[in-house]
Amino acid sequence: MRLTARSEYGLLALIDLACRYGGGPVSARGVAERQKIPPKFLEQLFVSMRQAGLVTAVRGARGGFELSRDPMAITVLDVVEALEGPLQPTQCGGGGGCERSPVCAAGTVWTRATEALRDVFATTSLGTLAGSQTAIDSGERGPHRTA
Amino acid sequence: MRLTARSEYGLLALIDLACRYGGGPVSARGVAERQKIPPKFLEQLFVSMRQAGLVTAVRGARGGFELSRDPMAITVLDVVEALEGPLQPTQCGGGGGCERSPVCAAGTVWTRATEALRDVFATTSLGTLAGSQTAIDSGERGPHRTA
DNA sequence: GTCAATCCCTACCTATAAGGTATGGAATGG
DNA sequence: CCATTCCATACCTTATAGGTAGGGATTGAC
Repeated sequence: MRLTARSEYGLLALIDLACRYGGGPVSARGVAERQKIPPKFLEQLFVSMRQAGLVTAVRGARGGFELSRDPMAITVLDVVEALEGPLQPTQCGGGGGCERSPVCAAGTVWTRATEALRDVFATTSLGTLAGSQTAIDSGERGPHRTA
Repeated sequence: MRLTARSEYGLLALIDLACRYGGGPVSARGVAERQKIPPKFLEQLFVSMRQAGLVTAVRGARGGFELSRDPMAITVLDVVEALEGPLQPTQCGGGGGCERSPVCAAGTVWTRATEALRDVFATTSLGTLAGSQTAIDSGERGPHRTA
């Protein structure tokens, strides 16, 4: 399995949206600047996340993106799977099943690993993360301010 | 983070060794045939695992590899880290710390994910897996059966 | 009606790596 | 001495990550 920059950037972007939830569309360009994500790359990520139903796009001037449902109802798992595809740790541990053996002891490890990862991701919502981020930003004496 | 064929093959190989623990060196060629791993590729993996202190090599005819300590004292984490390097999920979640912010909410997710994965890997030993595999091979009554 | 901002789409590029293969050497048992 | 085995190095091929480029289509503001 792999977690790439797509997930990392995508999660940052959606936390950014979550912090602004309810305040109208947020432009991708703004997100890119605040989160220091290459703008054109972020656009691609938003396409995937829109197709996955996580965000809604508003076209035209003053347009942008907003979360398509409550931040508490979007999990990190949603984000990761939207950006990386289904979560599976190795060829063997996946649902495909390796042709090596009907059941192999190694496969059980990979399966349990996936489940553990899935559990962490599925039990963490954007709402919670947005709350943490806001707390961090207001307590830390840094320039990383989220209005 | 990434789990590649190296871990998958390497774990299969060490389970193979664990099943034969105490019976003298086992040739890489034999392991490759039984586990259906490209032989020369497996050799490379054994180099990494020897350097990590997991296996001991016996050179010359009738030589081979054996686990350098009890199978119960070698965990999947040992194997994975020997073959893939330190377990870390993303650039941000690592010890390096991203320059994005002193602390970011996203980073805590990646860190918790790594910990979850590490926990699964660290609590699973080759001895246990060898036992499961033996049970599977001898009648499909292993403790970790998948339907 | 124009214009700038914004999302949308397709194509392309480049460096890295995964996943091997090939060749030859060095040790060792029979 | 010689087949077997590990050891070391170098090389290859393909896929992918991580972008960049260049334009369209929509819309709000003026």
